[in-house]
Amino acid sequence: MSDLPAASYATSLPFLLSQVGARAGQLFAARLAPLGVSPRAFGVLSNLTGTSGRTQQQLADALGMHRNNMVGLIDEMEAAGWVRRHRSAQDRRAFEIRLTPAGAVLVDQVTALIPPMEAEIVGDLTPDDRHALVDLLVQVAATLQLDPGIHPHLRARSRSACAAPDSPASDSTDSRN
Amino acid sequence: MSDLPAASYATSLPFLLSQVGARAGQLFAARLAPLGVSPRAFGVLSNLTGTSGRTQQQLADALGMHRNNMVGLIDEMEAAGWVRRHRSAQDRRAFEIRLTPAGAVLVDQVTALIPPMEAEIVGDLTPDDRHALVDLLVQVAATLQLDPGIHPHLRARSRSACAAPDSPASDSTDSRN
DNA sequence: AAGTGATTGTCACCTTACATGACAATCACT
DNA sequence: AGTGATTGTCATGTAAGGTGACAATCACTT
Repeated sequence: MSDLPAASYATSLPFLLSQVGARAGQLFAARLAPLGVSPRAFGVLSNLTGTSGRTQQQLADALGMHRNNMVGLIDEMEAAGWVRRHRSAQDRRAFEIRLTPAGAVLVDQVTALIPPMEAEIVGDLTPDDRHALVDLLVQVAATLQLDPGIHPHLRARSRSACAAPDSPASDSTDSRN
Repeated sequence: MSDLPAASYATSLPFLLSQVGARAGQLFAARLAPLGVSPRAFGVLSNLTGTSGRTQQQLADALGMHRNNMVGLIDEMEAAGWVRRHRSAQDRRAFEIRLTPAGAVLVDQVTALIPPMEAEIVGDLTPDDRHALVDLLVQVAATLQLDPGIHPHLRARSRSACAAPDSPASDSTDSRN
């Protein structure tokens, strides 16, 4: 211990962002856990507020996840009483997922948890610094072609998440993750 | 589509950091993949440069991961020819993990990949903005009590990663996740 | 020197989560 | 009516991480 002068990667943006982001994600999940909500469930619920009655397929498309994985997620949320499945009148194959009052309350509860989480992350940063950080992150998010509010982990976990710019066809993927 | 004005969480620091960080992690892994290295393997290799001859337990402690998971990781890296196990003279239970020349070359290769990755993330940001972002992230990392160069995902995945500040004893964890 | 507990590396088992492919029901279109 | 596509669902396989136990070795005591 007390050995190397922190390798160069440790202060690089790719690692730093991944490191801090992973922690922020853990924090996010940990703060939501007492309410019994997973981050991805909250994503669905949040996407449901205001425009209730979207089908599972529409939700899956909006969040960038596969419809198969949406089934179990809706199951849990319906069991928790946050949403309900209603047969669509236009398309009797589809279910309209409607937010229940309890679900709306939950979204409000989670939303109320965000400011304290911000405080935990911001620490001693000045309001100006905080705003600058958010602004810079939004720019980086745009550079990385991220859709606002859509978390990359909802998509395929590690499957061709980022196409290499120079490598021709990196479909080998025999490597780990 | 073209529906809600991006929910408030989407521009919050917890989500934004997690979102951008997840993408950065995917990018990091994707760029390392052509070399056949996983991010965690690189973490071990990087920790080995300069102070070669650390035992698996020391490496596990340094990176915050469990020694059981280190076994397979060292297996892969030894099979790849990046490291070799040597019986420790002081402690014949332990293996000294020594970096091979090929392993040192690999670390250099990965290090050379970082600047292009930075460019992908930085985008059109000015050098001043980039430096400001790194500086702010370092401060946030310190606030979150992150050790430089140690990625949270090497530790327990989502198990009590962040102790709640207000909740007394959240070991219930009967909730999904 | 022998004994006791702790430590190191290893292995086997279990659980979880994700991806894949197939299926019945329904739609859109001919 | 018929054909292909779509929606939700389910069953399967696969990969990764966590847990507990084990032989070998160490550190310490008596």
